[in-house]
Amino acid sequence: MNDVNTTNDVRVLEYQANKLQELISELHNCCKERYSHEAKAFKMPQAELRCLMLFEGHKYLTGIQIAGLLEVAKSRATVIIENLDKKGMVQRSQDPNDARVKLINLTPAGQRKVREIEEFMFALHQQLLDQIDPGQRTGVITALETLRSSMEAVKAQLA
Amino acid sequence: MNDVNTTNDVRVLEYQANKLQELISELHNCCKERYSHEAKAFKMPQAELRCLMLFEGHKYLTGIQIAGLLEVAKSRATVIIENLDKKGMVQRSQDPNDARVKLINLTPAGQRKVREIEEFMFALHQQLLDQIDPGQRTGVITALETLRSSMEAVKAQLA
DNA sequence: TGACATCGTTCATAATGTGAACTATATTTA
DNA sequence: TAAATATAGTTCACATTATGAACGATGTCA
Repeated sequence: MNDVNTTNDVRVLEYQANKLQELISELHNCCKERYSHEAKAFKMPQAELRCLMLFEGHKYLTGIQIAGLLEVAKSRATVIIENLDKKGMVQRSQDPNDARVKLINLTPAGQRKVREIEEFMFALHQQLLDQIDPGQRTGVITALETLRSSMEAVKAQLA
Repeated sequence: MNDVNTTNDVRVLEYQANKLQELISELHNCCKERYSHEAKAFKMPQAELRCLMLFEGHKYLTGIQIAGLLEVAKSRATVIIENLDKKGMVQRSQDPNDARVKLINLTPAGQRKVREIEEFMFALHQQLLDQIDPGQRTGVITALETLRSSMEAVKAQLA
């Protein structure tokens, strides 16, 4: 009896681990498609869109902050900022307190673009919510929070 | 009273849409990190790993099938297959029934690599499952399935 | 048989990203 | 205070991921 249960438990764990793998992979693919769709809609590279969105709640950011938030090398951040500058979306200026630092901020055109992207993203997620049965919405969000913490715990274990 | 409820409903929807956006974005980042970690662990580009895994359940695949399964252009598939060939992981041969087609299959080295990757991925998802409270596992999987269908429904609407 | 479609390849191009080397500043320490 | 060290940003070489057009070799169908 105990043996049978143990065997069953192992099978359930196996099934659930495989199911998780499959579902997470599919969600990841869906997101990839979504981001590429967004980039086409705004006719801008994904990296530049992500960079613009960092300014929500920040008047100024430095290059190193942007690199940290985007989780890329600072050399990559330099290029992204340069391209946004060329497009007139951001401005660079010297930090009066530290001559090494450049302060980056949105231009009015950049601010408009951020609002457009926000609206686009919000509409998309409203649509997603619409597709979820109202009674299940809280459950889905709670489950995602559980999954997120668990994934971060695994990441911490590996590091 | 009705006005108050309507206003509340809108606020809840707004909150939930934003929460979904945040959670999905975080999960996506977690996955990206995971895939890049995997690629480093196996000292192979992600695209090649993904390609190898397509052979689970297939003895032979054609270039066009691989492009379709990886969701990339066929020119991209050619390059990935070429690199796997150079590494001795796959072989190319002529399809006896159609001279245009090349049949691609795993070499023994490729088969060994696939098993290694499978074990690695399975262990990782077992670890993830370990982090989820046993009572919540079914709920998390069900919620992910709901989310997946909803995301696919939105995608279908957009197309 | 000719028109058209398909499979794989090659090439030009673009986006995303890293790491090392370098310049110009700050900061810390001997 | 002078020297060692650290930090911010830039530049460059390189790798990976990806697309689309053009092309040759074949296959299919009217």
